[in-house]
Amino acid sequence: MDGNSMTNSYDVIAVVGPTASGKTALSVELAKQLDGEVINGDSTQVYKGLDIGTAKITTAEMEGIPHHMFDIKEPHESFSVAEYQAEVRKWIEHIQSRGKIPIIAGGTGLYVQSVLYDFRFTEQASDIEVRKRLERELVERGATSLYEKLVQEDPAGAKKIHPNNHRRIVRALEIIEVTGKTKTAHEEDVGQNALYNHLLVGLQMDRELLYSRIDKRVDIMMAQGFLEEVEALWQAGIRDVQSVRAIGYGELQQYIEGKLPLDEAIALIQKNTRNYAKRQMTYFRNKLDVSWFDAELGTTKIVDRIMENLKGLNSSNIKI
RNA sequence: GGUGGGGUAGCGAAGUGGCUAAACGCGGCGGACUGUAAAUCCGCUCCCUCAGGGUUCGGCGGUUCGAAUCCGUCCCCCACCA
Repeated sequence: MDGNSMTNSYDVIAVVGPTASGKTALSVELAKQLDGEVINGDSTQVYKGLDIGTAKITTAEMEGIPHHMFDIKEPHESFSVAEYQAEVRKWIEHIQSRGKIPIIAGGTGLYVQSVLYDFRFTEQASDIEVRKRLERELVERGATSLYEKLVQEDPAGAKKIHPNNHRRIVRALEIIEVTGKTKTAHEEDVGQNALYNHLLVGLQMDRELLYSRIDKRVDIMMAQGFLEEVEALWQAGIRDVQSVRAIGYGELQQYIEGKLPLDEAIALIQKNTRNYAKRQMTYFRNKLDVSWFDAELGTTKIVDRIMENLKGLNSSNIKI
């Protein structure tokens, strides 16, 4: 993992930030300046057919820069961090072998983190059938019973999971059942070390401004045909699956099913997106070592600053 | 002008003498997070704070040991009548 050129000393650059903060534009501009290629860092943009609602970059906006990890899944398929990590690591190698710099851009903190750090997922650590059975048990026997089982088998792990967090309980039990080891054991000694010499660029923005941008962007999505997009998926039978659990799709499906007036559905999408942006910020702030830049500066200025820093400094000392 | 209904924390809305700083919902804020992560979950939200303390329920004045809750008066809103 040595620095690969004299103009920069990073092997990988990542751009994170809450939705609607301008990651897409920045990543393209950075790619142009650094001779890079963009890798999607967003869990929902891997899906074909979910374009408007996920604010996916358009071909025109790519400006000829190669983009990877977009549209790699059908809307009915499931997807996971593990798969993401494995694919992206391959792309990073490819891109680097061509002498280019990989730029991961996206808002899914865990995904980006899992690539940049030594998160270890193993093939055998997941079994959909087992998970389904556990989920059934959860409904039949109640969460408390499953939680108690977890307390028995992995006390340390159980302590970190709230009894109300059913999804986590199920997953923890799934790991034990499938691998014979606890989640705690699996995570020992991994996750803290950076795998690449990377620069994590974060876009930051005044909360109120961010919220108003989110609200506006949802309106724009509607004008661009978001409803038609959701309708098409709904017609195709894409309901109640992972892809369509992205914000906006469920709300609009409810409208389509006559359960929610359109204006209320839109307001809900805006609110859910605002809440999501807040959760993203929490993750970036507390889980990732981000060099923050003021999004209000605009793409050009931010790129200039990053370039300056890349020329001047030789490692991760970038400050705002 | 008259009659009736109403004014409760950012909003909506309970509460109708002590157990009430005040249910609940929404909104907001903070946090957790290793194979569903745009998911899932937790906490806080009158003010100052560690314990604890200080001000509240349109305004003012009463009754009472004690009032958001009772009385008087004033202000504002809504409905209907004139």
